[in-house]
Amino acid sequence: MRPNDPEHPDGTRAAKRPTIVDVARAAGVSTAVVSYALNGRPGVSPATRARVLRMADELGWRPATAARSLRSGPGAVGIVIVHDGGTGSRVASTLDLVAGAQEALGADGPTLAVHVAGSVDEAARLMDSWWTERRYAGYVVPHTRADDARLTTLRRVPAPTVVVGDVIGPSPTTWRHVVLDDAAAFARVGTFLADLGHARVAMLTGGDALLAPRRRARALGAALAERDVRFQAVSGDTAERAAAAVRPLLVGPDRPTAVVTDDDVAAGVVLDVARRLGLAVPWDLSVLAGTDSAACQLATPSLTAVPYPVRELGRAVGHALLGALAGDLAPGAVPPASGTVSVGNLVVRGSTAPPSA
Amino acid sequence: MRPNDPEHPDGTRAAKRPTIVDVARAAGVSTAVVSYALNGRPGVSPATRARVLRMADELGWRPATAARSLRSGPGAVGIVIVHDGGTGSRVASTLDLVAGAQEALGADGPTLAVHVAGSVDEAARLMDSWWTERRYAGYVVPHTRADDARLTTLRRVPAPTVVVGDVIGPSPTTWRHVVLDDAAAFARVGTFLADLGHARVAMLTGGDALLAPRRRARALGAALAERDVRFQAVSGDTAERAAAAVRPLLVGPDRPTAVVTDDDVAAGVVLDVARRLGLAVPWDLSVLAGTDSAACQLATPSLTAVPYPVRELGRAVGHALLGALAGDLAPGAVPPASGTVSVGNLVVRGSTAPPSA
DNA sequence: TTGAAAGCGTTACCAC
DNA sequence: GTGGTAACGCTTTCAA
Repeated sequence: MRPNDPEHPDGTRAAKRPTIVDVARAAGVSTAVVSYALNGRPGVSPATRARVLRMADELGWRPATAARSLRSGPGAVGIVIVHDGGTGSRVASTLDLVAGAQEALGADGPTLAVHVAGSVDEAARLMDSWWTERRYAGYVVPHTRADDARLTTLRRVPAPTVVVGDVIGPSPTTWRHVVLDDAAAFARVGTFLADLGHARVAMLTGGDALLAPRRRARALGAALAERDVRFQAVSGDTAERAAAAVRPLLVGPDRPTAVVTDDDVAAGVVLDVARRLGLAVPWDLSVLAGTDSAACQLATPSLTAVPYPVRELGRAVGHALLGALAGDLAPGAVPPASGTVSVGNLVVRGSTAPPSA
Repeated sequence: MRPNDPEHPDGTRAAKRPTIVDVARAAGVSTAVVSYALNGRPGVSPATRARVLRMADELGWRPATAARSLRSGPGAVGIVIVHDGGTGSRVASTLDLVAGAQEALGADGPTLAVHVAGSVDEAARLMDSWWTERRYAGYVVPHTRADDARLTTLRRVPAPTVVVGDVIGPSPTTWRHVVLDDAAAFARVGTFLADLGHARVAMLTGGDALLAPRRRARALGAALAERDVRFQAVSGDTAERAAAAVRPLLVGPDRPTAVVTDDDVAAGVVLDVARRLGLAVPWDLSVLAGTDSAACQLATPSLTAVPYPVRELGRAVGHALLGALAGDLAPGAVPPASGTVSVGNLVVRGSTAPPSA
């Protein structure tokens, strides 16, 4: 169908959408004046401005995205979610992140468009194409990984970017960073478990690629080491593999008395494995979820968890995005400032207790 | 930043992106020939076509979305997710739907852009604006509701649309429909529970607005009525309200011996309420989730559930979308054909059993 | 088979 | 303050 095809599919005539030319004619001025008036730029008399705005409104004029993009560059920002069937509510939480970012961006800020890719590489490829096609003004990259193809691409193309999470390697000045300060929170988890009297603690993470779980494990391990608590980390990127990784740990006399997981689904897996092994949570085994969610409240027993302020994280992303798009950094200046979102205190529920003697 | 600003933010010079003019010059032909060659249109000699393609590739040319949209209309399709904090993994599953649709659309089909809105009304407003702004070539509308503002909007603007779920009222010929045939599956749930010997069954749905749960409840109720099983439906759109709705049902001697829910989170709520009331699942109470998910497998006990083929649903959406965009319906022809995705057999797990005598 | 040129809707520069 | 007009990159019609 042609862009302005007045031929409505069912044969009726759809009104041709008005352009600034129509508005200009209606207001009896030139298109330049209309453009200035509509964009709130100075150089138009108040009376003319009012008349133009009224006519535009009356005619139902809205700017054509394509035409505006052609002149001024794209207004939307892209975010490509990697949907590779990993464990956890990572994918779902990304939408909360987007909601938060959109909130910070406001109604007339840029809009965030989410796309779904099957792998990091596909995501990187799409982002590359779309940048070359001038489809998006910038990108948001959530859930960074080790050796992340998306970041490799974004080091090559100068797209304004907000990276959510840790980055290995250099960051171009077009990037802004937002990180969740969960290292502090996970250190507190270590103290919490040590205080309860646990002497052997394990952590289950969802695959080796993601960087956030690594940092969490590091922080937890360090805090536990300080208290002379034995610590080990295992990983499994699907529910099945996570179960297979945890099970061997929990048999034998020297087993950990507490398991910390990266996300809610992994915690569910641990609960399941424990139940099958006849270990009573929390008495025989404490379980702690690294990412709180509704599922954590509903688990049996309900799961002690580290809060996950996605919405706030999203708002921080929105603000960082505004900075990235403005490119408000002097050439050759210091690396982009980082936004840090802090995590609150552990939500203690029924899945943690002192180890049984 | 201007669209083709050669000034890279860090001061280096970014290569100006090539246009068809550059390709034309490199290949020694006119832009018209380049356009024809690049779009696989007839009227170009094989030799010229090959040369053009090679040059385009060599220069790293990609079509500018905005310029193409300006002439030929937008290529992308929008889908606005309503993220109002309701129960269930509805939001998350929408991304699976999108992944499935994208799969059916193929790599060079239109891409699906997901946006997040806080309410149905906001979604409708956005879709209206974006249609007028020629931002999207069409829309996908998932999770239809009673009195759905999005559909009201789409009856007014002639946007090619794929509606996923039931529709109350007339459908313009620009619409295509995809429905999940879960009525049949829920009828089978009724038979299943009746066969187990349940005489009183309840269903918990997540709020009254969504149409899918209504149809499910209707199908379940009808199947149970045939077997003289008493049936009642209650609803609650958040975890708290769902719990408040279910609790009163489960006290008293005449309580249902089985509860069917619309989604996994609601089923978790029922498990939780049952536990607090000292009802042992499945012996004192059977619980059945209407939408299967990883959470259903991990619940304690694991939840018997109705499969949810969201990926296939997505593929059907993709195909329907192609039809909608092509507008392949004769003017004034029969209403758009519906695509139906059928649901497999109940996955029986540990949360259902015959009622205790 | 190819080339020239007219749009598409908006913005921004330069005159007046 | 305001009006003309040249871009922006691509598609498509019309001639050659």
